[in-house]
Amino acid sequence: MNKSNTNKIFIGVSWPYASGKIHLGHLAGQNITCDVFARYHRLKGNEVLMVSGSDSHGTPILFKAQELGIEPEKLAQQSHKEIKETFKKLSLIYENYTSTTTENHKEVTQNIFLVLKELRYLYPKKSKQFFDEKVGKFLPDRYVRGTCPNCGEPNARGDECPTCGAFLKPTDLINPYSTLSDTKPVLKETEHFYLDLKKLEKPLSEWIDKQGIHWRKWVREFSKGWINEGLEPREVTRDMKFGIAVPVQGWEDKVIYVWMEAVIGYLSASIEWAQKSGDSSKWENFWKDPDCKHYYFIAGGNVPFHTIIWPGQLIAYNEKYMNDSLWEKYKLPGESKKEKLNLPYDIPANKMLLYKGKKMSKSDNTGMSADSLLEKYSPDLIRFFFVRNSPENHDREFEWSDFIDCNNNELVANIGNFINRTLTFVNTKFNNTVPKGSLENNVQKEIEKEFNKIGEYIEKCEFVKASEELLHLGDFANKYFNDKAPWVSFKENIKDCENTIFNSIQLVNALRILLKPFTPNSSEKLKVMLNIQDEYDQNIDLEKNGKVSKIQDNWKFTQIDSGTHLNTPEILFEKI
RNA sequence: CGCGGGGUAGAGCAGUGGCAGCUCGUCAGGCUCAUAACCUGAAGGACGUUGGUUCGAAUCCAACCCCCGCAACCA
Repeated sequence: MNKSNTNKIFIGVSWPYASGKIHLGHLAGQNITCDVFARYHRLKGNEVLMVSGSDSHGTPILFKAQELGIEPEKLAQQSHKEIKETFKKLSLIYENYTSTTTENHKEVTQNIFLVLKELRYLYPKKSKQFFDEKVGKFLPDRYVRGTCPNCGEPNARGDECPTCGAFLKPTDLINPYSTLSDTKPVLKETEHFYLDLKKLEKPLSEWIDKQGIHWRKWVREFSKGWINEGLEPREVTRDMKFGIAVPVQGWEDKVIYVWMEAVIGYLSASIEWAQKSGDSSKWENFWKDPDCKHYYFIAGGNVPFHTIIWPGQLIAYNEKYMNDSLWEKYKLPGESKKEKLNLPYDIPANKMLLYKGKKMSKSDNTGMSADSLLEKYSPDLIRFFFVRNSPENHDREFEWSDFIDCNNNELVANIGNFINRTLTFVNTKFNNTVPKGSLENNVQKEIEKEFNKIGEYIEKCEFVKASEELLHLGDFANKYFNDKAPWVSFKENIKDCENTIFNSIQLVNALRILLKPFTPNSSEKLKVMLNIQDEYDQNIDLEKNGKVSKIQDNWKFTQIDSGTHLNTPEILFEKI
C-alpha cells in the first residue's frame, strides 16, 4: 500500500479505576466500541495507537484498601492484573495498556504540572477545608454530609443535595458530619494548587465551536453548557500521600489530584509505548502530526474531563513550544520536535447502561461483572451485543431478554444461519469444494455497498448503525439463497446451482471480513473453515507479537476461487 | 432553581417542512438447503400535552407535563 494513503489514528480509552473488576458499564461505555474502531482502522491499513491503563491512585482506592486491610498499592496492582485478564478474554487489543503507577507516568505528570505552574496556569491558594480528626484526613466534598440549607434534607452531600438538587459546598451544610467516622469535622487551613480554567475559557470555547461540529450532539451541547456557565479555577492537589507527589519544595506531603493526573495517562502511555518499541521519539508521530486524529472513548460521566479539562491542559501546555527556555528545561521523554501536541478530534462518549433502572456501580451487584458474563458466553457474543446495544445517545436498560434475542435472532438466525446453510450445502452436495461460478452483479454491488457503509459508520463512530448493516447483508444473503433455491436447481439445473453456491460462498467470505472488527474470534474460525491461507491482518500480528510488521489495506472484499477445498464446517454461533 | 439531553408501533431506536421508518417481537401464509431456521405478507402509531406559523409540522415557534444526567474521580 502506498504510504501516502495511510492515516494515523490515536485512540485513548477511558482509564478504568483500579478498585475492582470490570463490569458491564465499562463494556457498554467504551471498552468494546474502542476495539471495534481500532480493529477496523488497523484492517483498513491505518497506523493505530490505542492506549489506556488502570487509574491506580485516588481516595476511593485508599478507602477500599483500608476496608480490606491491605495496602492501596496492592489493591491497585491486583485490580490492574484482573482488569488486564478480563480485557484479554474479551479480545481487546491495545498497543499499550499500562497503569498510573509507572515511573514514566510520574515523570510526564510532574513535567506537565511544572510547565503549567511556570506558565501561571497553576497557582497556589490557601483555604479552609473540613478535616476529620478521628481519621486524620481532609475530607472530599462527598464525604461530608449534613442538613441542606435549601430544603432541610438531613443527609445532603457536601457537593450536592440529593433531594432538591442544589449545588452545595461542604461549608454550606448545617450540622456537618464526616461519613468516615460520623464525627463532626473541623475546618482546617490548607494550601492547594488551582488550575486556572477561567483563563482557558475563551480558547476552549473557540475550540469546541470549531471542533465540536462532528461530535455527538449531546456531548457538544453538554460541554458548551459547562463553558457557558463559566469555568472556575479548580483544585488540582490533595492532602494525602497516595499518588503522585507535587514536585514543588515544601509540598512533599501532597499529591496531584487524580482528575488532572489520570488524563495525562493518554500521553504518558504513548510515550511508554514508544520506549517499549525501541524508538523513544515515536510517540511524536501520533501526537505532533496535525493529520493524526485523536479519538477518546469514554462514558458519559467523563465528558467534561475530555472536552474541557484535558484539552485545557493541552492548550496551556502547548505554550511551552513558543517559549525557548521552557522548551529547553522541560522536555518530555524522547521529545525531539518543538511542535504542539494534538487536541482531541472526537469524543464518542456513551450514555449510561442501567440495570434495573439504576446506574451500575462497582460497589453493588458483583454478578454483573464482565467476568461473570464471560464464564457463560463467548467474547464475540458479548462484543456484538454491546455494539448492537451501545448507549450512544440515551441511557439504556440492560435486559437479559435483549441479550438472548441478540444472540438467537441476530447472530444465530440471521448471520450464523446463512453461513451454516451455505457451508453445509457445499459440504454435502459438492464434496466440500467451491463449485464453478462467477460473481453476480447484484451480489458484488451489495457487498461493496456494505463495505462502504459499514466503514463509514465506524469512522463516524456510529456503531449501532454499523452493526445493523451487517444484519442487512445477512438478510440480503438469506434472501438471495432462498430466491435462488439451490436445493431445487441442484436437481434441475446443476450449473445454476453451482453459480448460486459460488456466490453464496463469496457472501460468506464478505461477512467474515466485515465481522472482523466486531467478532474477531468467529472470523478466525471462519477463516479456517474457508481454508484461507496467508491473509495478513495487523490485528492478528499485534495480538501475537505485540507489533505490526506490515501495513496494508484489508478492508476490502476478496473472492474465493472455484475449486478451493474447504475444511469441515462447524456451527459458528451457538444458540442459547 | 438553573443548564443539558430525551419523550415516535409491544421493546429498543432512526427520522429537522412534503404519503410515518429500521431492528427485534406478535399474527397469518409459503418454503424446506440450514442451528424448528428462512421467505412473503399482515396487524400494531392522536410522533409527551396544548396552542401558533405554514398550502403542508414528528420536524419550526411558544407554553406546559414527564424521564435521565450535572462539578467530580462514578464507565
